[in-house]
Amino acid sequence: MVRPTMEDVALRAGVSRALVSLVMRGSPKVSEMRRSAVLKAAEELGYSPHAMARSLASRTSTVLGVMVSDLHNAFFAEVVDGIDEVARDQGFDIIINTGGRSPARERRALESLLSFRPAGLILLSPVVPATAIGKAAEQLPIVLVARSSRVSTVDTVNDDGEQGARLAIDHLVSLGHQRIAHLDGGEGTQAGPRRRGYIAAMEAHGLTPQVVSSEYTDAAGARAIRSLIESDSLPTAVLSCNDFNAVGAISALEDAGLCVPQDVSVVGYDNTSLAALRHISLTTIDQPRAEFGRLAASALLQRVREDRTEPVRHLLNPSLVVRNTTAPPGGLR
Amino acid sequence: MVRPTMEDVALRAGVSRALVSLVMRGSPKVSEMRRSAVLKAAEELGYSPHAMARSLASRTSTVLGVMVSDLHNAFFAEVVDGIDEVARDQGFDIIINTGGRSPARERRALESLLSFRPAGLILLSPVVPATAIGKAAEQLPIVLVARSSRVSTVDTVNDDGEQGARLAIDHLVSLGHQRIAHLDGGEGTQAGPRRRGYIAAMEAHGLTPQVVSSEYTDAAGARAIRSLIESDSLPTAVLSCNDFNAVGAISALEDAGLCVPQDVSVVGYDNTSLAALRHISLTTIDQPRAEFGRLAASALLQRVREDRTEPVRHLLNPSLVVRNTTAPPGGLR
DNA sequence: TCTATTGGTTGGAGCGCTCCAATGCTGTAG
DNA sequence: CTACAGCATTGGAGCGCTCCAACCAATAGA
Repeated sequence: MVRPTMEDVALRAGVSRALVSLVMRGSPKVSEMRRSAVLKAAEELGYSPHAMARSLASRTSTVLGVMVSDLHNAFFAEVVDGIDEVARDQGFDIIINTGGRSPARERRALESLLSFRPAGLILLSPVVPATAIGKAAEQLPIVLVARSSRVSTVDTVNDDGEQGARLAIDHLVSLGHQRIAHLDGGEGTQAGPRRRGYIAAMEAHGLTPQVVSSEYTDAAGARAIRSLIESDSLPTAVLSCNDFNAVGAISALEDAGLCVPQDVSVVGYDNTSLAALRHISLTTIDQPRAEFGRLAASALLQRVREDRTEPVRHLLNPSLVVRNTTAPPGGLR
Repeated sequence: MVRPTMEDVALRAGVSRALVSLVMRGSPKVSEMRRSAVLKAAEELGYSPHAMARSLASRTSTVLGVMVSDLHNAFFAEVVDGIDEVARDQGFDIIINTGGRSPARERRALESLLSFRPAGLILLSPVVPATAIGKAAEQLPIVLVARSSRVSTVDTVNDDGEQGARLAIDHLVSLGHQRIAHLDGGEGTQAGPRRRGYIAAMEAHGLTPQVVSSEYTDAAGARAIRSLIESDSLPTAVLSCNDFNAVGAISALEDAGLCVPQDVSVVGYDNTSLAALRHISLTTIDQPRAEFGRLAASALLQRVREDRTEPVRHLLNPSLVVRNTTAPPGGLR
C-alpha cells in the first residue's frame, strides 16, 4: 500500500533524485545510458510520478477541471469526449465533477475542483450564479459551454439555437408544410433562442407561428399533442424543443391513430443517441457536441499556455439531420 | 491569479501558520478569539486550503477516484449519484475520469486517477485486464461495480444477472410462453450470468433454451431478429441482453409486419431511461443503480477508515418492471 | 513556595517533487 | 599544459501544507 518515490528509483538506478526527475519529464539532456537505467528501475519498482507533489513543486498544473451539470444527460458525454481529445493531445489530464443539477451541489463541486488547483476549468451548462463564476475566474481561466457570460475573463462556447430552429422550419417548408407548431421548452436552457428562431423563420416564410407551451420531457411532448388534437388545431408538422419531447409527441400521435410522417411530420432537437435508434429514426437538429468540447479545451489551453486575455465567444452552427419522421404533408410524395 | 497561502492568513491574523492549520481543520484546541480572527482573515483574503499540499503533507487523502467506463451510458450516472451521496456525507470528494470504452484510454484514466493518490478507487464496469486492476489494488483499496474479481483486496458490487434472467423467464412463462429465445450479449460484461440464468430458468420450466448470438446494441438486436425470421425459427417471446438490443429487436419485428406484444413479446434488461419512454414502454429488468453506488462507496470507506481487509462481495437483487412489450402469446388475452 | 498539569500556541522537519546554481567531466583550442 | 567550452549530473532550497515536540502561561495540587 505504499508507493515508491523518486528517491527510491534514484537509489536503485544509482543516480540522483534530480536526474530521475529529468528522465520523468523527458528532458533531452540526459545520457541514453542513465535514461534507460532510470526507466528500468522505475519499471521494476512500479513507480509513477506523484501528480500533486509535481504540481506543488512546479507551481503549474497539467490538469483541466470539468464540471458537468448533469451526468445523466448524454449530451455532455460527447462534449467531454471532445475536451478529452484535445486535452490528452496536449498532455493534459482532465478530472470531472458533477453538479447534480442543483446550485448547492454545483457550488461544492466547483470548490472541490478548485482545491486541486487545475490549470483551468470548463463548466458545462452550469447553474451556479454568475457571481460565483466571476469569482472563480479571478483565480484561473474558465470556459463556459452552453451558457453565456459577459465576464471578460471567461470564454464561451454555444450553439446558435435560432439558426437551428430556422433550419428545421426551412426543411419543413421546403417539403410543403404551412401549418407548423412549435412545442416550446419553457424555462429550459436554450429554449429561448429556439423559440425565437422558430417565430422568425415562420414569419420570414409568411406563415403564422403557433407556439404550444411544453417542456423538455417525453410526457410533456405527448401532452402538448393531445391538447392540440382536442382543440382541433393539429398542424401538419411539429418542431419539438428537444428529442425527448419529440418522441413523446410521436407516441401521442400514434396513440391517436395518426401516422408519422404521413399525417404529421415531427422534428426534434439535439440529435441524441435516441434519435438515431432505428425504432425512432427522428429527423432532428444536430449540435456539434464533440466540437464544443474541442473548442472549449482549445480556448482554455490558449489562456493557459499562450496567455491570451481577450475573451473568445464561439457560436457554432447546428445542422439538420433528416431521418424518417418528416415527409410532405398529406402523405403525398 | 495567485491564491493566498496559509502564511498570508497567519500574517494577517497575527498568529502562526500552525494555528491557521488547526483552525482550518476545525481543531477544538483553539481559543474562540483566535479562531474568529483567523476565519476573518481567511475570508478577507479569499483563502481556501490547497488540497494537494494538504494531502501531500498529511499523507492521507479525502478524495475518492471514480472511473466510468462509458460516460454515454446513463446507467453509470445513477451509480455515481449513489457514490456521491455517501462520499459527501462522510466528507470525501470524488473525482471522475472516463475510460471511453477502450482499454488503452481506460488504462490512461486509471494512471491519471492514481497520480492524484486518492484514498481509494471505484471502477464502474472497467474493461482493463484483471492484472492491471490487481496491480493498482496493491497501492490502494479498489471497489469494482458491474464486474467481478477474485482478487481478495478488491471488493465488488454486482447485480445477480442470473436471477434477473430468471425473473424475466418466469414472467413470460406465466403469461403462457413456451418458445422463448435469448438474444445473447456475447463478450459483454454481465452477459454470462444473464445467459446462464436464462438457460437455467428455461430448463427449470422444462423448456428448450434457444440462445441467439447478438450484442449490446440496437443494430445487433435487429439483426438477430431478422436471422430468426429468415431461419423460420421465430419464438413467441424474446429476452434481450439489454434495453438497446430489445429496442432494435422491436423495430425489426415491426419492420417485418409483426406486432409487439401481440405477435412477439420482448423483455429488455437494465431499465434505462429509454425503456420508460412511452413510445417504447419496454418490459425490462431493473437494477438498483443508486444502491450500487452507495454500497460501493461504503465498502471503500470501510477499507479506508476502518482498515477492513477481507473482501466484500455484494450481489444485489434485480426486479422486474412490467410495461407494454409483453403479453400472452398469440394475442390472446 | 515549588512542582505538575492543562490548554493554547509555536517553530521546525518533512511530504514528493521541480528548479536552479553549482559541480565534475570530457574534449578541443590556445 | 592550461583554459574554456559544453554537456551531464547533482545537492539544496522551497512549493503549501501537516504533524510533532517543545514551549508558555495560568491554574491546581503538594
